[in-house]
Amino acid sequence: MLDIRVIRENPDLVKQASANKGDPVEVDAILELDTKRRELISKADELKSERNAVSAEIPKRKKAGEPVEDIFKRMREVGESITELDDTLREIDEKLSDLMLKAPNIPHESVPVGDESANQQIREWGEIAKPEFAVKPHWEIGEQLDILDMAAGVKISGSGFYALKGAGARLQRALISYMLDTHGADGFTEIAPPFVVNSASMQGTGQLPKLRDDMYHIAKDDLWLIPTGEVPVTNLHREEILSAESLPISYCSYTPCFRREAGAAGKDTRGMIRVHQFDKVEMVKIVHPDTAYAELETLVAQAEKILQGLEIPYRVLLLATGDLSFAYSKTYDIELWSAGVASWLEISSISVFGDFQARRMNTRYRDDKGKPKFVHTLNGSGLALARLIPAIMENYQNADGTITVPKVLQSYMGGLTKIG
RNA sequence: GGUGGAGUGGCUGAGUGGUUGAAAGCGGCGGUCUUGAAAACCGUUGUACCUGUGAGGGUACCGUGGGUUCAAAUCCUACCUCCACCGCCA
Repeated sequence: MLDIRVIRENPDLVKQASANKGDPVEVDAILELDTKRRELISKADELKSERNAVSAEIPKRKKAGEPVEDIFKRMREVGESITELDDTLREIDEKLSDLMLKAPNIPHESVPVGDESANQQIREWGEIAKPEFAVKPHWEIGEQLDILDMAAGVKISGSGFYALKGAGARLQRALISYMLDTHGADGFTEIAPPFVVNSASMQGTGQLPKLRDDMYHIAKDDLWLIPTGEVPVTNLHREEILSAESLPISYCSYTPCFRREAGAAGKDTRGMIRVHQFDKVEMVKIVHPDTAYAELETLVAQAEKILQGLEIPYRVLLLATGDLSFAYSKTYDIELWSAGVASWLEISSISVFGDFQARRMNTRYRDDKGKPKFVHTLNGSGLALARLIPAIMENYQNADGTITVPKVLQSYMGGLTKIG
């Protein structure tokens, strides 16, 4: 959520910044409601003040044996006016908070303005191999080796689900362990959170109200399947005031992710690339505002470390304003080369939110004067398994149709060096 | 799922419907004393919003929402959470 004071003081800046994101904030409507709201509060507070003063008089009058009926009559009217004002205020508040919750975060000044084509490549790592043979896409080699079963997913659940089998399933488990161990060694605390969360959590990290249709909802219990580990892990500190010394907090977490991918049918959907359920290791940081943008760089480096360990070439992009998602103020994407589909695939998205999520979650820390201030939050995939496994199947594919197990994973796979 | 009990400030814990933002204790912070520390003593110690350049003034908040009343931490109601016991269960 944006700070309403920023909108009051710099309405044009907010208009421009949100327009750059392609998701304009309704600044004028917000300001109008904000003015109305403050008027109502002032009026209601005045009446409440009067009521409180009179209420203090009543017991004195009673003691003195003076009549109180006339006061009761007047106060009943005052009470009715208060109720009326409060009712109107509640309506205004609801409208205002709806607009505020739907207003996107504004991009950081270092973010290039423009659409996708304005994304900047920051760096590239590793050599893209040029094998002598035709690399099979992961869904082909996976079926051939009987480690990936797309048809099973369709039968059991429907389109957009898959099953890993044998060495494929074990490869995923090895990757999860490898990633969590790497992050853990670098000071990230491992979290095993709930995979089903309430609406307050979804609102806290920014999925609700706007992304309602992208998520699976359990109507009977009003609970949501998490679209990313970011949701439960960041919400660990919802409604909390943290000590300044406890910052930065670094978490890593393995979770499945559930996404309806409404409207995405038919769009580069082959194999595991765009599915309704996939596994991911997520990194979350809760930091002091002063360090947020430096932390973003270290978080990107942490994700890169995984790919470097796996020796898979990648590139890092700085996303332009038009490609930035709702809650982010700055995002780096890490993409790796998929030989099977001959294109770059996003495997990680590392973002800083500023105080956007902290405001929604009411997560604060105490500054050196002891006053509560909003923390800043970040997160990044470290990494998404449903993209990483295909990348391994393709980058580590051999001419004879086998797949070499990356060195760092071999110990996690009981010494297995080759699948097939 | 059933029955019973309970939810008050950082913590423990008082609170007859009317100066109760809320006793007391602990903790925290500041000070006196001390070479230093401890102890003792004194003072101080919530959050958010509205208003004001500021000093300040005002309002709200005792699990959450609704209700009764001139007035609610206190009464009614629904829900949530926790504890105990019973049932079920990986």
